[in-house]
Amino acid sequence: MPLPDLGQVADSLQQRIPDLGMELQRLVRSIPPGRVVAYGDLANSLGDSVASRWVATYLLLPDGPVAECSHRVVRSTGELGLYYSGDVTEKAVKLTQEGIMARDGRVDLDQFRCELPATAKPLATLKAWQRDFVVPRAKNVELSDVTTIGGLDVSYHGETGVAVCSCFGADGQKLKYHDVKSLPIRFPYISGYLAFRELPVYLELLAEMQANERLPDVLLVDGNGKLHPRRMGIATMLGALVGIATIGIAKSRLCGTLLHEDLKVGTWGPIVASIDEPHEVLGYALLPHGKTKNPLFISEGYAVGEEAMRSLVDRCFAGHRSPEPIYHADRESRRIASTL
DNA sequence: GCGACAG
DNA sequence: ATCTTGTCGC
Repeated sequence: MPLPDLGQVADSLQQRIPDLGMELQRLVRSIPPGRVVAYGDLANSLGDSVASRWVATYLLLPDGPVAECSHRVVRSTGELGLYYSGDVTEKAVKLTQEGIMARDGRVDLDQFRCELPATAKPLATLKAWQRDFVVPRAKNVELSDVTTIGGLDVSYHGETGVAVCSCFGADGQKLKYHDVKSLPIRFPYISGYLAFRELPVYLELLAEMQANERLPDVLLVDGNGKLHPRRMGIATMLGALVGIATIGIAKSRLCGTLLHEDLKVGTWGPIVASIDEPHEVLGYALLPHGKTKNPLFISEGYAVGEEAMRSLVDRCFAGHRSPEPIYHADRESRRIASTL
């Protein structure tokens, strides 16, 4: 089946990615003097409490865009939390000037908490997109058809993301070529929403590769596939959008439980959604070598079967923790980003 | 206090 | 992911 025009795929995806920073600024500026909200209140207004960590770090930006009112955001316990100036007493003084006294380092949320204005709940919309995403029915890749294995990774320099696709031969050991694409990236990292941060650069990169007939037969993606709270990690979405087989390779655990704690080098240890349902395998933990105690977390992305996934990944190791295509893409993207 | 979440 | 000094090991 022919691939879609990836330039168009990239454009239509970019169209659906909200500007969370602008929305958060609007919310924070709506808090009247003399009132407060919790970090989690803001995250919930954006559509997912998991974003509360990003909310906190955003408000901590030195001389950030909401410096004049970020003192009105405190912890859900009433504790003041941190302040962008680095001096929490400054936060306390500003609140006092507005009539909010902190007792034992806490403000009374029952008394001073205010309602936030309605929003479009952008994160709830993205979550629903993941939940309802229809993965096209496709035939799994045949190992005999695999000539090129690509590895994808992104590095950052400020707001610029540098994506690299490193293409190796079917042996998974010999580099054939690599391609690079840089793009400004505004969507933040929020656990579970990585795809909306990194898909745009990947799609632009793959669009160029498509134009030059340099697309690989399968992609190892730095991140998860099925091993995701909504079974829709970046590897799965990317594969479904471009029509290329993908495998998710993460360096730390996003969700799930290792079925058997004892993990031996080179063996694939099943990861299940919950220990109560040991048959719903979301992915695998794999110790690539004895030098590390941290396994990789590998899961099906798109159009790849269990057997092919194991074969393709296993053949790509060469002494590094990551499979060579990803290791090379990581190293190269980081090198380029550091020169910007 | 516990739990703890890709990049 | 990035910020960062020294340190352990092949």
